[in-house]
Amino acid sequence: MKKKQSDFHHGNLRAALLQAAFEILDEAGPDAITIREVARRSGVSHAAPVNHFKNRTELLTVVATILFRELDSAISAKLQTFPTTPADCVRSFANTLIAFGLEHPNRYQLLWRRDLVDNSDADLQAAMDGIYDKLISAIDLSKNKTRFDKHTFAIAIWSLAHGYVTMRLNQNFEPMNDSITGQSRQDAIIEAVILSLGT
Amino acid sequence: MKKKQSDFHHGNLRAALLQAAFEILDEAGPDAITIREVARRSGVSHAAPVNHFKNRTELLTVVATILFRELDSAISAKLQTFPTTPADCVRSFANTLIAFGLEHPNRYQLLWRRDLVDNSDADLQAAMDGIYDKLISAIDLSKNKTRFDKHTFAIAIWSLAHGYVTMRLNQNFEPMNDSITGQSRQDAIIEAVILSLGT
DNA sequence: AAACATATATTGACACTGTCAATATATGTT
DNA sequence: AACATATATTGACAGTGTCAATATATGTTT
Repeated sequence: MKKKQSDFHHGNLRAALLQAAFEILDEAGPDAITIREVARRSGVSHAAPVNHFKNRTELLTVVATILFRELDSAISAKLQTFPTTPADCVRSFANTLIAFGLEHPNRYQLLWRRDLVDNSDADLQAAMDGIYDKLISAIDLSKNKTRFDKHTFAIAIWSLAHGYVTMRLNQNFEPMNDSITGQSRQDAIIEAVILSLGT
Repeated sequence: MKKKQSDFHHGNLRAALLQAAFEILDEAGPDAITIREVARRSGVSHAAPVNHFKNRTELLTVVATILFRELDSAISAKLQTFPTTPADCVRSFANTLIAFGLEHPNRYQLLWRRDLVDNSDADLQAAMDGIYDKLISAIDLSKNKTRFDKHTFAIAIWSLAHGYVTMRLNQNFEPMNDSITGQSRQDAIIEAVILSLGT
C-alpha cells in the first residue's frame, strides 16, 4: 500500500512563499502577511515555511529587502537617463521615491515597519545603503561650492520625501497647487530644498 | 453567605486602563499594548475593558489623541515664548517635534501607526489639525512676499521633520555636523528649508 | 544496491491574542 | 421595593507564531 508518491516536496517552496507574501501585501497590507496564510496559499502545511524562513520577521525582512532593491532600480533608471545637474538628480530622486510610495502604499509602508522587519539585517542595510550612495554620488556631481555638505542635502531630501509620502498616505492633506508658483505642492516643497543647494 | 462586597467595581477603570497603556507603550512599544495586558495591570478581568473602549483600536486611538495634545502643548509652549519671525517659528516647530520624537520613540511611533489607530476619528483629527493650524498661523506672521505659500512651507517643514525623526529612529544615519557650516545636521536641514522662505 | 545523512514537509500542541455571548453584581432612578 | 442601567466575570471561538516529534523525500557515500 503505497501512499501517493509525489506532492510531498513542493519543489520551489521558498519562491512560492515569497510570491504569496507579495500578493497578500498588495491586497491587504503588511500585517496580513502571516506565516499560516502564505503556507495556505502555497498549498502546504502551516509549519512548512520554517525550512525556508526561520520566523515571520525573517520572511518580512526578505520581502522588504527585495522592495528596497525594486526602489533602487526605479531610482537608478530615472537617474541614468539624464545625468545632468545635481538639482535635477535631487528632483529625480525625490519624485521617484514619492511616486513609488503613492503607487504602492502597502509596499512602501512595509519598508518602515521596524516592528515587522529586522533593520539590523545585513542584506536589508546593504539595499538601503545602495540607495543612499546613489543619491550621494548624484549630488556630488557639483563642482561648485555649496552652502551645506552633500550629506546634509541627501538627508534633507530623503527626509522630506519620506515625510511627504507618509503624510499623504496618512491622508493628512490633499494634493493641491501652491497658490503663488502654481506648481504642485509636491514640486514646490522639493524646490524649497533645492533652492538651498546654491552658494 | 455573602461574597466579599467591594472590589467588583473598579471605580475608575477607564483612567487605569489608559495609564497602563501608557506604561506599556513606554516600556515595550505600541504592539505590546494588548487589551488583556492593560486589563491584567489594572487588576481586572480580560473582558472588562470593553465597557470603556469598544475594541483595541479605540483604546489606541484615544492614547494617540492624548499624545497629539501633548505634542501640541510642547509646541505651543515653545512658540509662545518668543513670537518673533516666521523663520524662528518654523525652527521652533521643527525642533520641538524632533525633540519629542527622539525623547519618546515609542510614543512618537504610535502617532503614525495607522494600522493600530483609527485615523478618521474626529478627536484624533482635531488634535492633529490643531497642530497644523498653529504652524500655519505662526508662518502667517510674515507680511513679506514669500516664494511659496504658507501651506507649502507648513507641509515642507512638517514632512522634513517627520522624515528626519523616522529615519533617526530607524537608525538610518548617525547624528553628525555639517562639514561646511559646522552646525548639527538637524539644524542644517531645517535651515535648508527656511532659506526658501525669503523672496 | 544498501546505508546513512540531510533537506523538506506534516501533525499536533502550547500560549497568546481580540472579540463575543451569557451571566453576575453593583449603582442609580423611579 | 422594583426596575433599568452600568460595570465586571466567565467561558468560548477562531486566529496567530513557534516548537517538538514525526514522516518522507533527496543526495552521498560506501
